[in-house]
Amino acid sequence: MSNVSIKDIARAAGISHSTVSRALNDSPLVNAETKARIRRLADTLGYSPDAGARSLVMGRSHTIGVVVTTIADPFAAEVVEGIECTAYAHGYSLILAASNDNPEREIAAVEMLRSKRVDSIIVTSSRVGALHQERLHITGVPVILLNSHSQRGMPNAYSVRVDDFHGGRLATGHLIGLGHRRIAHVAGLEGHSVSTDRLAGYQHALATACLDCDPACVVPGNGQFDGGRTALEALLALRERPTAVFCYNDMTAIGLLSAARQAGIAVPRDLAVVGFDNIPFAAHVCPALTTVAQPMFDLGKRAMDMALALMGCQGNTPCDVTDVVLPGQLIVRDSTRTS
Amino acid sequence: MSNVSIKDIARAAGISHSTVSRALNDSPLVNAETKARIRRLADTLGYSPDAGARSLVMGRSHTIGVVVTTIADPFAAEVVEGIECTAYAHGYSLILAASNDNPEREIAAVEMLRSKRVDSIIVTSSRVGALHQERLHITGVPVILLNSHSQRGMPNAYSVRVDDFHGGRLATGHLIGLGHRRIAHVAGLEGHSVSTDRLAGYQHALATACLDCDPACVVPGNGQFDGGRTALEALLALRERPTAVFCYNDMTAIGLLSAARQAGIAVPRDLAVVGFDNIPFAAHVCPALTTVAQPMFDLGKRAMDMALALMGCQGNTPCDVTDVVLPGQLIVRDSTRTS
DNA sequence: TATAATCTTGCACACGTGTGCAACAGCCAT
DNA sequence: ATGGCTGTTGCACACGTGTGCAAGATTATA
Repeated sequence: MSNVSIKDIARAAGISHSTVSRALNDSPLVNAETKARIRRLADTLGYSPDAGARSLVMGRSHTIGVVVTTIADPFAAEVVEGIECTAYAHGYSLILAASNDNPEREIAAVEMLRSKRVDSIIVTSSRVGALHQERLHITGVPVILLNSHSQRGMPNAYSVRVDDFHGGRLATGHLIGLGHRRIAHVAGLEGHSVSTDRLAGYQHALATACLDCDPACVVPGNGQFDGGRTALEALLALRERPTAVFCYNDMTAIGLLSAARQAGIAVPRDLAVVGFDNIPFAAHVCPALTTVAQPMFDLGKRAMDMALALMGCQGNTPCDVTDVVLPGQLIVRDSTRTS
Repeated sequence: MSNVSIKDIARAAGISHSTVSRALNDSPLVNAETKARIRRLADTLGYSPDAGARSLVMGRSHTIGVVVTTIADPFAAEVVEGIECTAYAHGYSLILAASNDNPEREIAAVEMLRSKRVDSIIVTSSRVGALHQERLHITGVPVILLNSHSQRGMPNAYSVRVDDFHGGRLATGHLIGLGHRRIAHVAGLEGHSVSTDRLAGYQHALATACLDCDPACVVPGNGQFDGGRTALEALLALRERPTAVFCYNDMTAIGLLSAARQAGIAVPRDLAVVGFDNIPFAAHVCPALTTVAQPMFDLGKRAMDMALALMGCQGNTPCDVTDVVLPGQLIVRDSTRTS
């Protein structure tokens, strides 16, 4: 019924548990044949080492914590896959927590992860990132922010992100290059650096092209389908309609596309649409969505790589690279291409 | 730098660690004021209980393991969200592992979870489910299969799933009702009960309607976009073209839709298409996809509920319900609707 | 042969937490 | 004054694992 421990093995073999422990860890201190004998015994008894006990004495759990707003978001899912993949390759496992963009729950999640003694924490799209880093810095657990940079320059602030400002400029610049002069923006959730940076990139591109930034052209969104849907209504209600729109992300853009089709708005003829993320579905909606691609898998991989580096030299040299910024890439498809 | 333990608190308060332990667990055995004093002290010292140590002595980790083929699949993501949500509500956290549909990795993942002493394991879309249940049954860890039923009737076989056979009949029956007489099927990955059941439902529906099941009309797929894309090519190569196709899942169907658009095939006029799952994107492709909806979130929730029930009465009465089967629901959209 | 070097093993402790049992203080009733 | 009861605390152990140190066994060297 219960689990078999090294003491059980020791009893069965008539030796001390120390020797069993060393044998299973392939220590050179134990005789070759007894080592083989113990291993066979462990195998037949169905022994499984207790990771908790090991973590207790070794001080490392070989586990990292991942906090995500919701896993039911293709972007987050792809990022987590990148994390999981490289974590597995290095013998680490992954404990997942969702915050639902609720700061309170996010803090509870991080506290839970700390209690589980994870060796490192990766937080995606956080609104309270700086707070985590401040609180956890003392315990020695590295916290890596993914796609959210801490406002003030913290001492131990690690982050991996895409250059959202540049991405926003790319998307908007593309529309300007196509001749559009009245370009709208559907914003993301408030309070996230991702949202404000993309918005800033949008505004910067407009200003550079000597186009005025009509505040009415920036309508709120929530990063989901329905946000894009209601955003379209808001845009159609404007007395001077925009001819193009840059959406916070692909989900928003796809929701907006659906609404446009139902409203009889032709894309891209009546309205050109650009998204952000390049989630796998972006290429499969119609018209296929022009977007700024984020290297989602790579983002996760880089974050995990940084975690590994930080755990390797824990406390010693606090890693030479503390802030990885990857570029986004414009991918032009039919939602802006007048064939 | 390091973490503060109850012994540190005890030393600072000048009492024994036992009292601290009891105070923090709100035991009625300790004096009210000392309890308050200790709690304040723990708070200022930034105490965080060691979940591993607690798990060691208590025998429960308040953690459940989730094995998934890949998290970058909208279906799996939605299921995991359902699991996470109800797990969080009951104070459980969730450790995630991906198998990439590799049986070897899946077994390694389950072994890892066992080592982490999770209180229960949920495995989705497994090919080796029965094997897990056999191996883990002895250790007392309940293994719940999600969308894959064990072939032979195991004693402790727990599963939550959608009635795939019925779903396959629903989808195919819908097409038959529309007048189609030559209906193809794009299969899923081999070796999964999900795939074979949906195929069986398809065949049953054809047989019931006295239509012949031409084996050539069943083409292989992989549950991904590219599988649907290549499947369309295979269908177009048939000397007698089908007028409708039932796809293993929505991803396959969406890939097929994209390919059809590029090949100049009009859907649904030239080819009616039905998917399976009703992932959020199914409503946003064009034409909007007719599909058999799975209650993905609820599937995850039910599995977690079952896990909770099994852990509540561990070993005693092995839960009255061991196999939950939910119905799928046909959702008709434009990919089969000749407007 | 005596001594040193090497190989192998066990004892005892540590990690952080929970809990049965005993001990002690304070109080009340007899 | 004695006995019993209640409330509060500490001692000591347990959980499963790893490891420094010492001790024993074996072999090599002088």
